[in-house]
This record gives sequence, C-alpha cells and structure tokens, in this order.
Amino acid sequence: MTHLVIHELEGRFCDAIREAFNLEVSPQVVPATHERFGDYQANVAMGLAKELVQQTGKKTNPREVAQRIVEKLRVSDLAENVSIAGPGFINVTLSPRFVAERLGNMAADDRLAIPKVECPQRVVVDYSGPNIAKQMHVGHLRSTIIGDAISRVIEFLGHTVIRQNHVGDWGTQFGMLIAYLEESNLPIDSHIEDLEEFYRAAKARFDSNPGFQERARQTVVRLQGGGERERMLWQRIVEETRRHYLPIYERLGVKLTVADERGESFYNDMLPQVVEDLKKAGLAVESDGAIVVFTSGFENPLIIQKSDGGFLYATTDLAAIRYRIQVLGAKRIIYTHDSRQAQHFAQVFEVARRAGWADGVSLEFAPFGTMLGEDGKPFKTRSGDTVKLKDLLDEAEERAFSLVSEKNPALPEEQRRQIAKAVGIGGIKYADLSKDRISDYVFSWEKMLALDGNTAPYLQYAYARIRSIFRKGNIEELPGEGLELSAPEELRLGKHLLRFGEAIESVSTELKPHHLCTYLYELATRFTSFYENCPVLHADEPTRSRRLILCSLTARTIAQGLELLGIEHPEQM
RNA sequence: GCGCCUGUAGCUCAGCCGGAUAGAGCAACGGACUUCUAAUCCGUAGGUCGCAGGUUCGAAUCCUGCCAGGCGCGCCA
Repeated sequence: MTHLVIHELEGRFCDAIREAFNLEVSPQVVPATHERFGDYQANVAMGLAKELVQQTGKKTNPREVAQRIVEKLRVSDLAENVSIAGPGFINVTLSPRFVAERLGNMAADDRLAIPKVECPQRVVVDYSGPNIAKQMHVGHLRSTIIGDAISRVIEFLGHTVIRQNHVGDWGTQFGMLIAYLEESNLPIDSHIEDLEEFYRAAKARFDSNPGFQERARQTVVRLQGGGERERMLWQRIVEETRRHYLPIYERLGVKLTVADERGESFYNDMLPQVVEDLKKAGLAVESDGAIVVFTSGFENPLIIQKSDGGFLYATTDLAAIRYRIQVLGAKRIIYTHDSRQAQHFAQVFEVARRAGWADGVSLEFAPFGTMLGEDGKPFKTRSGDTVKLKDLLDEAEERAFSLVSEKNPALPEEQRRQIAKAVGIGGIKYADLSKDRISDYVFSWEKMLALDGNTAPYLQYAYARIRSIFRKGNIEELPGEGLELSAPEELRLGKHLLRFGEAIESVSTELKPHHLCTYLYELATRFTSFYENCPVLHADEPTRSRRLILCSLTARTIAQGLELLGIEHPEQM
C-alpha cells in the first residue's frame, strides 16, 4: 500500500519527532510555499519550541528544535535534500530517483496509483433537484454539476455513492396543474412540448378564475389522498418533465438517472410519523396552531406541520434524512444546494441530530453562490427572464463550433460538432467548477471558452496535443521501465504528477472541486512548458522513450481529472 | 432588528483549520512559429489583501468592532 507522498512524509516526521522529543504532534507538513524552498515543508518546529519552553522551562530556539528533528528524520530513500531555513522551516526536496520510481508505479497502475480509502462508507449526495412541470434553468446548473463532480470524486476514492435526485414533484401547485391538464383535454398520447408555457397557463387560470381555484384545491386533496385519476395525471406530468430533463443530464454528462430519483412525493407517507416521533421526543411543540421545533440560534422555529394539518418541505427533508440513514445506510449525507438554503439545512440538521437520527452520521451542506451576468447581477436573458438550461447549452455548443471551425477548418464537420460539444459543455462546467463554490461567480462566454488561462479548453488542448504526439509517432506501446528525469521541465512536470492524489483527497474532504481544477491547470501549464522546451519525437533514445512515458502519464492524469469533473477530453481539437 | 456569506492587481479568480518576499489568467507593453497543434510559450509592468484595533515569534488567514455588497428570517419550496 503506497501512500501519497505528503502522507509518507508526515509519517516520517512523526517518527522523528517521537524519537527526538517523545511527543505526538502534527508535523504540519504542507507543500512548499515556493519552489525554491523545495517540494514540501514541515512547519512544526516554531510552535513546538514554544511548547517546550512552557513544559520544561528551558529556553529552546526553533532552529534547534528543527535540527533535532532533522537528525532523527529518515528520508534518504525519497529526498535529495533536507534543510532548515528561516526561523525553523524544514524544507524537503524530493530526489529525482524517487520521483521516477513513484511515476513508475503510476504508469503501471490503471488508477494512477491513487489509493482507495481503507474504510469505504456509504455516502448519499443530494443534488440537482429540478422542479416538476418546469424546465431546468440556470438555477439548477450549479447544484447539478457540482454535486455530480463531488459524487464522482468520492466514488473514485472507493466509497459507495448513492445519488439522490430530490425532485420537486409534490405540493399544492399540483392541484392547479392537474386540474388544468384535465380541462385542457390534451389527447392522452400528446406531449406537453413547452412545460413553461403549460405552467404559466395553469397559473394564469388559477389567478383569474375562482372556480378553477376551488377545483385545484379539491384536486390536491384527492391527489394526496391517493385518488386514482389524479395520481395518473400527476404521473403523466412527472413523466413529461423527465422527457425534458433527462436529455439535459445526458448532454451535461451528468450521471443521474431515473433510478436516482427520490422526489418529495416518495416521502409523503412518512411525514405523519416524522411529526409524531418529534412530538414524542419532546422536540416538536404547538405554536400558533402549527407544529414547530425551536432550534438554537434562530429566532424562528422550523415548522413541520401547518395549522391546517399540511406538511412542509422541512418535514420532507427530515423524512429523507431518516430514510437515507435507516434504509440506505448512509454514514455521510452531502447536500449541494444554493447557499440561501443555509438556514433551512442548519435547522433541519439540528433537529435530526437532536432526535438522535443521525448519530455517527455526518450531515454536510455544501452551499454555492449565485451565477451572475457580466453586469454583476443575477444571470438573465436580455429581456430579463431566467435562462433555460437548454438554451444555455445550445449557445455554448454553437459558440464552440464556430471557434473549432475557425481554428481547425480541415476537420470533418461531424468531428467538429463533437469537439464543439466537449469544449462548449466542458467550458460551462469548468467555468463553474473552477471557482470556489461558496462565492457568487460571474459568467462570461469569452473567458469560459478562452484557450488561455484556467479553462476547460486549455486543459483539453493540452490533452489533445499529447494525443497528437502519439498519433504522429505511431506509438502503441510504451516502455515500462527506465524513467529518468533530467531536464528541469521534466522534473517539474513529474513532481506535479505525483500530487494528483492530494487534489482528489482535498475535493473529497472539503467538497470543493476547484481544488482539482487548480491542480489540473497547474499540471497543464507545467506540461506546456515541458512541451515547448523538450522535444519528444525528435529526441534521441533513451530520452525519447522516457519523455513518452511522461507524456502518457500527463495525458492519463488530465483525462482522469476531467473525468472526475464530468468533462470530456477529445483526441483532437 | 436578528442571522449567514462575500470584500485580495483595472477585470476574473487562487491562497484563508496562522508560516518565509501575497500568486495565476485576462487586458497593457516587449519578444518567440523551416521543429511533435502558435487555440501555445517566454518576459516586463501592475497590490494600503475593505477599514481600525487585538491575539501571536509570525496575520490576507484567527478574534472584536466598523464600512460596503449579496442573501435569509412561521405556516411556499
């Protein structure tokens, strides 16, 4: 079992500190802040010196502490240099021989020597959550692609990921929709081509016609009471909506399927019991006729049952938590939703914990900010409407197609279409995933499809250039042995390749896909620098072969990284 | 009124569970294509890290208070 380099070093430092001081402390190993200091640094000495003074009363300076650690540190197999600098930083430079050896392991392993976790968990990821009878719009984009990337990464590490699409398929608006469907007399085999239009029309009728309003209310009651005809019409609306959003998932390369759907309706039968149990536990109380749970730090309680007896989305979310833990066996539940839901989830989580439903289970909210237009206001069409996801994706592919056609007109149109899809959709996803999800982000067509900077096309281009080398050189098989790193660009590239696992691990724990993006971008820039300075096909043996190994590893790492982000990597651009 | 999030170069963003001289890209300026895709690369310039205190050997990072922007706060989801 090989560990990530950083963890290997942590272990070595822990041993050294134990030997030198008989203490168990974190060695604070981090990547070097500047390349000139080496590859990794341990920052433990400064703090430790201070602790020692307090414990022993003896004056100890940090450099001395560092010195004593270094004396016990056994890293000759992996480092070519260990030095103490500044107030007591311990800098470690990996040896090219060790880097080559590790790269050899990567090359020989189809998961690039990324270790799987020792204790796999069942992890539920709740994301996307489109609304029934509405088209998906940009408001669903972030949840869908961030949640999908997080799922892929956690899955890759060896956990069992259970995707849950909590679609909005229940609620009072369905009375209106079903009643409208009934009177619109649509033939049973016809499709609702424009859901938006259908919803608007139903709403308009509801707002203007009191008789219809009353019918809508009665319809809800019958639906929720299990009325057969209402249930059938409801089912039809749900299926019509699926017809709209499944193709969007397909285009986006998002792994959600119908099997992952657990809409609000799924929990309907569990709601009375949720309220009952919370009452029994003494958490739920009556307030102004409603049943509520007061939570710490919030003035307003969480309402779980309305005064008319109806349930709310908080009730559904509580039922879902219980189901996910008790039935699905989740040890970790992750929600990627708009940060405006923060208070809601904080309250729901607290109630679930206090009710004792989530003992030993990690409930995590991974919020994201709003997508803004270049004017800094929420992203809208020119006329001020929300942008439909379908239109956004169409435009992305169109723009990418004209770019590809301009840059590479010789390729057949079919292939240019495929590249345009990869670049356009990938561009949208990467633009989003590459920013810290917590902040609002500014959407810009130009920046997103640019070939410079931290963009999907830049990474895809790096990949395509490598593949091009293999095509031109007619290379099928690689030498398995003999990797050596001599040119500075080779070494810089090789060292970064070894850090892929750090990025993945970070995404998994912090739920921030942009850490992987930053890693891949850095990898691509190091590759391009290598590419500019180190000829591959024209180099003499054995240089040629070992550069081919580096190229292959880089291509595989970029491909795997993009795969984890849910972004395609075409062979040519 | 209470609460959450954000504020870093002209612009878009990293860095934030304390570490060395705060990093990228775009835009600007100057260079590099008879050589594996120049959709690229190299260089120059660009900073009161919103403001003020505090903690610390050390603060963009932690704490407090302000300022600015965004968002949320009982029977919608």
